[in-house]
Amino acid sequence: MLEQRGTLITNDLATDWVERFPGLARLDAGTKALLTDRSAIITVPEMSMIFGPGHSPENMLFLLDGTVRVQQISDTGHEIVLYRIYAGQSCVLTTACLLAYDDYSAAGLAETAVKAAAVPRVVFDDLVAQSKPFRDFVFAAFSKRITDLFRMVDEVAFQRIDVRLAQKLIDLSDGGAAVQTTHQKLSVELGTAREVISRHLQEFQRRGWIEQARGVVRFRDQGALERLVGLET
Amino acid sequence: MLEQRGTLITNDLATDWVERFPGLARLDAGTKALLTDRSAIITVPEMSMIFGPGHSPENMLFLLDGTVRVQQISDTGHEIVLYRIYAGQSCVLTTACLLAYDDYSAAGLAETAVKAAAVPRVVFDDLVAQSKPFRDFVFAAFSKRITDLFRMVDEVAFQRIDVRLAQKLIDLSDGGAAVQTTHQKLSVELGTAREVISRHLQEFQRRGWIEQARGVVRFRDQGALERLVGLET
DNA sequence: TTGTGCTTGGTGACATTATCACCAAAGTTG
DNA sequence: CAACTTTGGTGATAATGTCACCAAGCACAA
Repeated sequence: MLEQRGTLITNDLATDWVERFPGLARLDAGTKALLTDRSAIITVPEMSMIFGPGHSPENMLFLLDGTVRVQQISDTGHEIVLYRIYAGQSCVLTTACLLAYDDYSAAGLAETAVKAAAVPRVVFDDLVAQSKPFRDFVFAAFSKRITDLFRMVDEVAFQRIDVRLAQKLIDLSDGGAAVQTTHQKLSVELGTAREVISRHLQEFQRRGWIEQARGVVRFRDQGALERLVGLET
Repeated sequence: MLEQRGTLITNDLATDWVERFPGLARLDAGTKALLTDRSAIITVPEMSMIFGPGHSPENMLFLLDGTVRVQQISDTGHEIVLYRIYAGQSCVLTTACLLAYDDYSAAGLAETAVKAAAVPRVVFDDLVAQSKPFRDFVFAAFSKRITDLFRMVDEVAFQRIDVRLAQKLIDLSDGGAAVQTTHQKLSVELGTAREVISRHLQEFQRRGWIEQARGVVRFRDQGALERLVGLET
């Protein structure tokens, strides 16, 4: 599936991509060889759907570059971002999950152009059987995902929207002083309504914490946002 | 940890418990022997904490009898039930997760008296390496848990409380005509406030769908509750 | 028995968030 | 330029959460 939409690359990346994964560095040489020999480097264009309803992937992906946004579209039309997968992480679990219960309506979207190593499921299974470090990598990924989802349930259920919004702005800024996004996109991030985002951003602006322009939120007092988040955690 | 609080049992259960797990029936004889030889049957009294903050378990549990409620206590004092583990399922993932990130505040509570097979982590790792059916069992458990958590995020974020309440009442009734619980407990199930539960149950009662007594909700028109749930899904 | 304290549930006032129905300004495309 | 889309603003109302407090039912000890 994916391969048909991606483009095959044949450079040295094909042999050394394993080294880029902190979690895979401890693999023994044979296992690394198996991974590199039996995987293909693919690229996926920005905005395309990597997995989703009616679109089960054949391979487990290890992200080399770019980010994948995993998000849910409920039957009522509501959307919410569940999490992101960054370079150095793998889609394995999401892939596996949606494969097992494919009536399900979460989707993985390439948020940027994505470069990834595609590992067939059979190879994945062999690796889990053979290599303890690989097992550790996989279980650590599962564990982190599940605890993160626990946290997410808690936040959605109990955290105030203004706190979650401030947190999200800080996260999305990635250390920078501005976030390029729309109110609509922010509402999907938090699973709320655009109007709610607009009103809270207005309040942040009124307090001098941010500045707004069309499609941009610029920090003017990041400390204040951090304090708002900090107070509640 | 657990062993000290549980009581060791030495009957035939120790040799044949694996057969009770639909997911484990396909294991080959050797693997089954490894499981039964290296595990101990334990019992845990009702209401006790099986795992939780400051209480990492040493073993992976396979539930033979009873149910475990996994629930979260947020720092603001809010509580929400994440899921339950029933006989025939394992705590493996939750155990593994909270082991990896043990600063975390979810807890597993024995909702009834619990009988379980305790499998040491080393044995668990061996089994994953050796047996493909065992791997399938573990990954299927992870997958189901993650897709369930996806669903839970969606429901908490977007579903109306009355629908979720009706659904929860039906779930908890387990086919019966009544649910023995308090408004307070129902509010923890859904992660909302007791007052909200009280008001919605009053409305259900006013419509003749249920009857209330102290600590009991009795169905008078289960079909109506099911229709309420059905309309939104 | 009574008194005391705890659990369970009820209620009103108010705050927060969601929903709906619009509108207006800024960009985009023909 | 005109038509259209995207982005954001606003008011009214509904749903849910929070807080403060009360009352009835129950447990249990003096």
